[in-house]
Amino acid sequence: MNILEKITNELDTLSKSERKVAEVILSSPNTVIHSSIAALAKQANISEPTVNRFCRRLDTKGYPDFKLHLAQSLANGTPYVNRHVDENDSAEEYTSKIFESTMANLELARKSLDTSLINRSVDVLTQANKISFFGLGASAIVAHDAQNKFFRFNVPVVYFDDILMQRMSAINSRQGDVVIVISHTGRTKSLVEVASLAKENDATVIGITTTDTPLAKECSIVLSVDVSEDTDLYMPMSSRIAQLALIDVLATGFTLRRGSKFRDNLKKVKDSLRSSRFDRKD
Amino acid sequence: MNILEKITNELDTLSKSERKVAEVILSSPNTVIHSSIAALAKQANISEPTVNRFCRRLDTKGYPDFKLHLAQSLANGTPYVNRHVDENDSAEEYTSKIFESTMANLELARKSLDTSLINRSVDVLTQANKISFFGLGASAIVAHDAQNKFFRFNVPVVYFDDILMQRMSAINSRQGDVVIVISHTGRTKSLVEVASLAKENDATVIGITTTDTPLAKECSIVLSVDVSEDTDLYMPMSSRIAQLALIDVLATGFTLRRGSKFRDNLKKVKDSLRSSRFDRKD
DNA sequence: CCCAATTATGAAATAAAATTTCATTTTTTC
DNA sequence: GAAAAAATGAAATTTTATTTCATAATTGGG
Repeated sequence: MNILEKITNELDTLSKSERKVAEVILSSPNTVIHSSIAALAKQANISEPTVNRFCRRLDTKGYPDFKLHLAQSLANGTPYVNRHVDENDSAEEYTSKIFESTMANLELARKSLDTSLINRSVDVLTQANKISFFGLGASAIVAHDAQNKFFRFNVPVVYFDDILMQRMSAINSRQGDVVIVISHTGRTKSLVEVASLAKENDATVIGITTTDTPLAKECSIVLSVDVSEDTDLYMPMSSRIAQLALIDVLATGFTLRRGSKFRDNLKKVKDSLRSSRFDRKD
Repeated sequence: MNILEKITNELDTLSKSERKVAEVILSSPNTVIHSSIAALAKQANISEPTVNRFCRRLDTKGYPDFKLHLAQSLANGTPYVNRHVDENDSAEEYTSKIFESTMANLELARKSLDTSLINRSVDVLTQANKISFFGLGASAIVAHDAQNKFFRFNVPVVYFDDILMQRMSAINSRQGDVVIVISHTGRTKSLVEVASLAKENDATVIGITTTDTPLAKECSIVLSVDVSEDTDLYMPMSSRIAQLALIDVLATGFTLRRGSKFRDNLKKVKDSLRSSRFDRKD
């Protein structure tokens, strides 16, 4: 997709002159999108037809079309490479990489979401007698965050990051209760069991997990958050951020559904925090 | 910045014919980036010079330059509008808006970060005898997450989301200890006090907060995460996500600094979780 | 409501940019 | 080391964009 990566990949299938073009482009892509084919040819010390052939080799229709692709690749904040953190990266480099891959994964996650299921989930949540959030490990944070958000809505909401409490809570659930189970892998045994228990007790079980996992099978509604988690460093990163964004979406849907009177209540909760803060001078 | 928004904004400063051009572009921007000026003129039933004048009115150099801007605006997944969630938004709409503004804020946050301070923070963290993470409310989640991450590194790490425990822990800190205090507003009284206490006891205090806040003043190192939080709905959203990304950055810096032997240890922690999971079939 | 003055618009001419053609050079292969 | 294949660029051609300028539409003052 990204044309700069593509250039990098195909660098060795290019001829000598074409490689010169590639190098000029890679070294200052931002200049190139404002150059004519003649200017670029001159910069690379080759002829205009060579630039044209170069563009076609990259599956674009010609030079103007190539510039369009290049412009799009550059549009996403910083451009190319990205990918994985490398052993020798500077602070600057790994910071950029982490932020960029997080953003890319949010984009991916958004695409994988089914908004009609979000709608149904919001339906179910607004009708709920009680809402429970369960997660373990990194997903515990997401459950914790969800509790913080939904707590403000003045609905009965609980959160557990402890297997036993989750189990007990699931066993005590009943019709009208909503249980949200969060797990990136969807394979954590105890969570799958908890989901299954809650379902047996007629609670509506919403899973925030990856498609086609054991957990997904136990859920009434599956909100699938597919991200390409970089597990090289053995820590879940992007997945929990995508999950948090999804919690934001559910919470937002919830407030919108409840209408404007309800939102006044949120303001009250917020105002009640004021006295614990230092005033702003501005 | 986004040219589609700009067109929408300037719609009423345009002449009748120019507005026709605008409408064609807004209705199918993806077609336009592959059209010549002649094709677009025909589509809008106006002449080529009008298209050209339209482009210039939008502060572009001409039609090709306009197409470049348009292509860039379209590159970011979905195009235009964005901004704030509206009362009448569909699930589709508010989902997109939340994800988009989260991504935009990550971008903002990355720009506001000072990587040399990240470097210094990583220095300090790798040398630490003990690391403590303190946060309240939404930031408690971030502290919680940080503990999860740093716990794997086999360093003494604690996390408290309780004012009293934070206080006690701060009082008991000493030289060589690192205290990370997380607060988006930087104005939560008790956290500012905790930071101050920790500093008095010779701990290194790293603040993850907004620039120029009472909390920032008490810290040895301030990692400022500036996001334009939409507080309309009275819930912190993007700020905590930017903070989490920053935690990822610190954790990554930490593992990189500790070298490859150290990373084997991470793998062990990860493997130890395996038996609690269902196997993947693939 | 009509007549300048202003502004908007498009036809045609011009200019700029990109592409094609084709002859020449370079590289490869046997 | 010569023939074939591939790469390259000069020049011609084509496509695309821009400018110029004459005409048409619109506006505001009387």
